[in-house]
Amino acid sequence: MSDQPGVGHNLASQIKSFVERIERLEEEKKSIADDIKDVYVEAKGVGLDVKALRDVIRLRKQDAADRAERQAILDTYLHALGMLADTPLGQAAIKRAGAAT
Amino acid sequence: MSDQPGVGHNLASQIKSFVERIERLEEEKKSIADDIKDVYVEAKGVGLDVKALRDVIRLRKQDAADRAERQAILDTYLHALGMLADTPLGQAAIKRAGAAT
Amino acid sequence: MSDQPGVGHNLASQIKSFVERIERLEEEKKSIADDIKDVYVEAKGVGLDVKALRDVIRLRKQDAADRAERQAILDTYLHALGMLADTPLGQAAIKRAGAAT
Amino acid sequence: MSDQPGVGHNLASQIKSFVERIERLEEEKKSIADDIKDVYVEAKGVGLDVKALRDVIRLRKQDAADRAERQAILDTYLHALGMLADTPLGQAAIKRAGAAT
DNA sequence: ACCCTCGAATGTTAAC
DNA sequence: GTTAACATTCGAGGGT
Repeated sequence: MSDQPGVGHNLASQIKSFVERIERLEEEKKSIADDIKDVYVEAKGVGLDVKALRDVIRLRKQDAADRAERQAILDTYLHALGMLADTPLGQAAIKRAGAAT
Repeated sequence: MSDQPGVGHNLASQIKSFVERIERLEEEKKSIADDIKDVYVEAKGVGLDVKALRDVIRLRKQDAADRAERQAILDTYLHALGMLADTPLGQAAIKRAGAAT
Repeated sequence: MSDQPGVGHNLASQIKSFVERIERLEEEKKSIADDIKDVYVEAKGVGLDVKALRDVIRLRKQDAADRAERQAILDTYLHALGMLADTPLGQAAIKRAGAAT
Repeated sequence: MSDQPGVGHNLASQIKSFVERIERLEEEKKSIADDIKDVYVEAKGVGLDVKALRDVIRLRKQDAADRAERQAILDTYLHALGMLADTPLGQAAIKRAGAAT
């Protein structure tokens, strides 16, 4: 009597479907994470310094992130300089900011 | 010529003041966070299960009403997946789910 | 003079190769993580409670043994705090706690 | 019968004590977090750009972290160069690394 | 008024 | 076993 069809059915199958899709994707994700681990192990096997390798990966990731970050901050500052647009000093600051890009 | 007083000066000192206040407060916050960590370490040192301790803290944070509400939804979903049939709470949830839909 | 072939070359190309493999895999992983997010968004779109859905996924991840073990400890702690007296599970936990200590 | 003294008592009072200490500290932490929020609100009130202010705070935090990070990576690389210590090219690389510090 | 993006914070997992 | 990085999850603030 606990699995009666009817109103509840659609909800149940909907939930089941979502849960299955998510669990499937998480399996794939885990599988790839394991692959990454294997690559590090292999690198270690040929004598590479794993920590240094991780540093390289991290640096390259950060470089991209930093680039985006710097641009975002610059945009924010340019916008914040709008506060000053009606003062002489502000005009100079805006010029400088524009040049610095 | 970039540090002359005037309009810019007030703005700069204002910003500086806010930054200092915030950084001071964040130091205090971090200090307390460290204290909390220390307490968990100490608890572990006397043989307590840290993960369970965290669970307790988390549970107490949810007030009773929220907890009941959230549990009801969770039970409904678990029932949809047929995962709930063998617990007393589950039986109740199954009833609720049937009625609520 | 820094790019002459020889000992250094093999090392460099080896490192490069590993870095590329890892970065490729990390891209795939991120892509799947994004897919998972999308599924949650879609679930929300049809009116499901995302937080509850996450709870379900988390529960199913713990295998039965772990779950029972962890629940037993949690119950013991809650009992110690007098928070468990009014649930059936709580009653059982109280018994266990008395016996286990 | 659920709060009998004896073996269980020490455990219960121990847990209770830890929970209370943690909850007390978390209250303090939350209080400070609220203070920080208030400062941002106040800054906004005098016309400052809150996003830019957050950027400043974040940048200053990162600068400190980056400094430490760079040093750590440099150390790793110097160590990794040990791999090369027995080749002529390696010797040159070690020299360069030492000079670059 | 609601969504949604962003940042903060926690929990988990891997490396040493 | 401990420490630190990493990913994930939660909440708050802003925009539409």
